[in-house]
Amino acid sequence: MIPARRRGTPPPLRPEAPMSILPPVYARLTDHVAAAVRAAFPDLEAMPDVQVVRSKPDFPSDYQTAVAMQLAKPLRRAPRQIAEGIAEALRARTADLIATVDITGPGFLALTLSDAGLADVLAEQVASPRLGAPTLEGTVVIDFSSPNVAKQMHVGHLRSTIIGDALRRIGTFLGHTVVGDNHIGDWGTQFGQLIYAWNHWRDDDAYAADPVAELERLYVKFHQASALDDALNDAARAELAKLQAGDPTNRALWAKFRDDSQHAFDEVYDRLGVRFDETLGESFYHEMLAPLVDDLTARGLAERSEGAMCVFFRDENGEETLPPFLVQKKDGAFLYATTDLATIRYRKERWDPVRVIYVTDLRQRLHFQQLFATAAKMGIDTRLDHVWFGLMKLPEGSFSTRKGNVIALKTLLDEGEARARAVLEARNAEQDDALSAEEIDALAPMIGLGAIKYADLSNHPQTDVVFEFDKMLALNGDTAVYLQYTSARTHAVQRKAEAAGAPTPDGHPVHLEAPEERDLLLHLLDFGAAVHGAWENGRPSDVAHYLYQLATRYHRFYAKCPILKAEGALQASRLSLNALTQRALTAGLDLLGIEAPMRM
RNA sequence: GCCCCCAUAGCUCAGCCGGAUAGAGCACAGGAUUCCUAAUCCUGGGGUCGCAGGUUCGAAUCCUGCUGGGGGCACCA
Repeated sequence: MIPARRRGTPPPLRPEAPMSILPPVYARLTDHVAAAVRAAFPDLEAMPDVQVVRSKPDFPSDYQTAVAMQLAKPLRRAPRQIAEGIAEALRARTADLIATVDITGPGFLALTLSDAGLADVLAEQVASPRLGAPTLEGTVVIDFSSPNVAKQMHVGHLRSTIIGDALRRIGTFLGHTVVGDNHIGDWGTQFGQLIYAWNHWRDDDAYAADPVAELERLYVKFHQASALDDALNDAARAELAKLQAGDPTNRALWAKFRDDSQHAFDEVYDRLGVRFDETLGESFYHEMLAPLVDDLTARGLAERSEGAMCVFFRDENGEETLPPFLVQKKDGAFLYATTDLATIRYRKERWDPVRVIYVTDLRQRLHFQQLFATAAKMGIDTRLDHVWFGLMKLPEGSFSTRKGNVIALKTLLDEGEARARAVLEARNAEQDDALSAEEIDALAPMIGLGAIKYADLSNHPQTDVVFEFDKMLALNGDTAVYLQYTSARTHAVQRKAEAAGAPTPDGHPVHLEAPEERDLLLHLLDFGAAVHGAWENGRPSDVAHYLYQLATRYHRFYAKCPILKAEGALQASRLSLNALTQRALTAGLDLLGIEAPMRM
């Protein structure tokens, strides 16, 4: 039985996470609380959804749960009285992990970990290769970036590329086999136009100098010319038909345009550190389209309407739940929808993925609702998620080729690096322990690209972004540089500690004196939850926020707690915190595709 | 016309499958370095969480309506 869903509501992106993949501390605490609830109220019919969360900074406890309030109604008793019962049972069975259980406010159970318990969970964290994140299995396909052949990559491509790459890294980190697939636009109408334009107006020298720029010029020129003379459109269609029929000349041109464009894409990807496992463009699927439509028709999933082949979505009353999805035009040509359906089917057959994630802008939301609904009709039960993000705009309005205000991705990256270099050089001039020229060469792209990526990734993806160089490349505040600086600090501490002969920290013992230390440690334990949440929600910004919080806590700890001047157990404990912070920062930044320098 | 998304501090945003006193950054005002990198830290002012109802022990968070902004809706991708 499929649960009723409101008209037009997309499928939920966050299914319930099974208990078993909670990070260690939370798994233990929830287990304890649940067991205490059972012990205190054996007659309880239904177990409530027990959630243990970190207490807010100003509250004295480490963790808290509102379970007593949730039980007030079924038990028909006062929350505080229920909390008493649970607290009693908790105290009786968890002295090793929980030091104190208090009842606060309307009936919250406030839990504070014992020193032994903290030492225990810390040791687990240190021993965990994934820093407490769960292990996930199966193959996941991520479809991202997807630029069009013959067009320059501009800042509008940045978000899909950066978010998709971060998701690819996060999924891989969590244990999935991830297939990053660049579904480039290398087929369709524009090729007939390009071939026509190439044959009539090409400038061979310009092409030799910058193929993509020349193709873009031809593309624009064709559109200007065809607006005045409709015969050009027929001519372009004829070239397209020849191409699709396998005409060797047009086929060779098409391959040339595609390959030369790919080189330009690769330059940008290399600079960004973005990798794909596959680049199966639309052309790869074109021979699968006719059989697909035949199949849809044969199975009664598609029907002819106003000359076109459509998939309709109707509920049991015959009401349309979504607008129709066109899979074939009346002239017989196939559409974006057709290719995407063929792609889903191909991916299912080749990889049998547990999940497929599409990263595109919000304008495609309806398309993906229709696509996923059709896939379901076809019997494809893979989890399909559309991770969508807001549009990139200029303060004065949207980007547009016609307005000539499109900013090439390359230009943005150059600008980022140049600004980072300028800051580095200015700082270096007034620093005692100066960086070498080689170090600056290495740091400028790390910092410049980090700033650009972080500006994008730290925003909730589903909001529009107003593109401003100054904001995007700001080098203070909640930015990548702040995180990178934190990383450099942990390395500096480590270097000096090693030079002074301090033993390598192993998370043993834990010796917490200042509240800043406890706060940092508890936050470190949340790494796995943050990464897993980011993955489930399709939202790398969760990792970015976690890291920012981590860096802030580390700096407070650093300002308050001397490390190298501390002695014995206290120093060992602080060095462990330092080391674990470094691991979490390095791993977390890597998940965002940002490098963590050892010195800056 | 129908559908979807958004509205939180002067600005940019976080928090949103309900949980205590709504948090950051920027900007503004002030302070901290005999001590591990001051790209840091601390303090301060700043809020009818768009408006009005509703559900609930509890609403920025869920529901309904309204206002304003953005996006989409048959042969583009």
